[in-house]
Amino acid sequence: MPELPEVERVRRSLEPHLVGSFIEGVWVFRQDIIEPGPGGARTAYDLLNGSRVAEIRRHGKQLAIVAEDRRAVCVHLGMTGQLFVQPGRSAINGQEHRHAAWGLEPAGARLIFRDPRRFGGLWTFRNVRALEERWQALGPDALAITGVQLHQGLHSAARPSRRTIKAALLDQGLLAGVGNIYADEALFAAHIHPRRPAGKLTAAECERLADELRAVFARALQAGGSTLRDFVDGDGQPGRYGLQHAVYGRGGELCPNCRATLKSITLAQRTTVFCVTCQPLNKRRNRP
DNA sequence: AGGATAGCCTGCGGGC
DNA sequence: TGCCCGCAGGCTATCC
Repeated sequence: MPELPEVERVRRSLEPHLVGSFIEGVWVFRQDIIEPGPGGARTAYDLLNGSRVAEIRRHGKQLAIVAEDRRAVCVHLGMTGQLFVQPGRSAINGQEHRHAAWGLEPAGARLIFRDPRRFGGLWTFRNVRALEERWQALGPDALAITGVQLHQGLHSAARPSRRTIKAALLDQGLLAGVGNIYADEALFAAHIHPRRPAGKLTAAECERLADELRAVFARALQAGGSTLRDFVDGDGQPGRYGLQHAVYGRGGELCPNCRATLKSITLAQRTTVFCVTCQPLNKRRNRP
């Protein structure tokens, strides 16, 4: 399930294939995966046909292919989305949940968007400024989040936020890029109980949490991201970080720190795994 | 209005 | 062996 490190991995692996390439030919096998931005439509033109790719951007979990003439397509991988390059000018069909494809020239290759569960999709923008406005609704990108930014985000409301820190971390409007896997991993590494009220985290705790978010993202990127089932990068390669998860998916197993049994609960409609000993609800006890 | 909840969608694995 | 059910979760819409 692509979160920030996986999406960044896709961005980096696609860059050499896409930047400078011309898009000649667009295939769409499911119209309903495309959502037109303001003034846009679902045409091949909106999907960058006839343009030259200038850059691939990312904010949080969202990718965008930006053309030299400022047209842009935002790609959302959702849960099971894949965006990858298939070499050769092969025939394209909509089998195996391949919903859209682009022809890349002069290399002669196909960029393919595949998404079995269709939680993902494509957003088209005739001017990249409309995309930037959309991205302004998201919080700061989590890859470079600072403790001060995190503290400000959690305390920006008039009253201190009562929701849990786990729910807050998953809120893309507050912080862009964190999903269920890395929320649990960072909270564990920062020794913060997932049920702590977000508005009551101290500046020092926010600093620690921001440090661990950046650290866990850096380690995941190094390993090529987490692949649980579907994730592949732009070259079709899976990631290896899943093997290093300390708590995610390990409910009932032993805590790698203290050997206590990891607890699995449901929080903000998400399975949440943590260590009751290393992540005390009362922050004054058992501080590392 | 902030926060919780339902629904979208497919594949897979456990249980019988 | 095969079927059914539960579960995985990013995001939007809707409700309270």
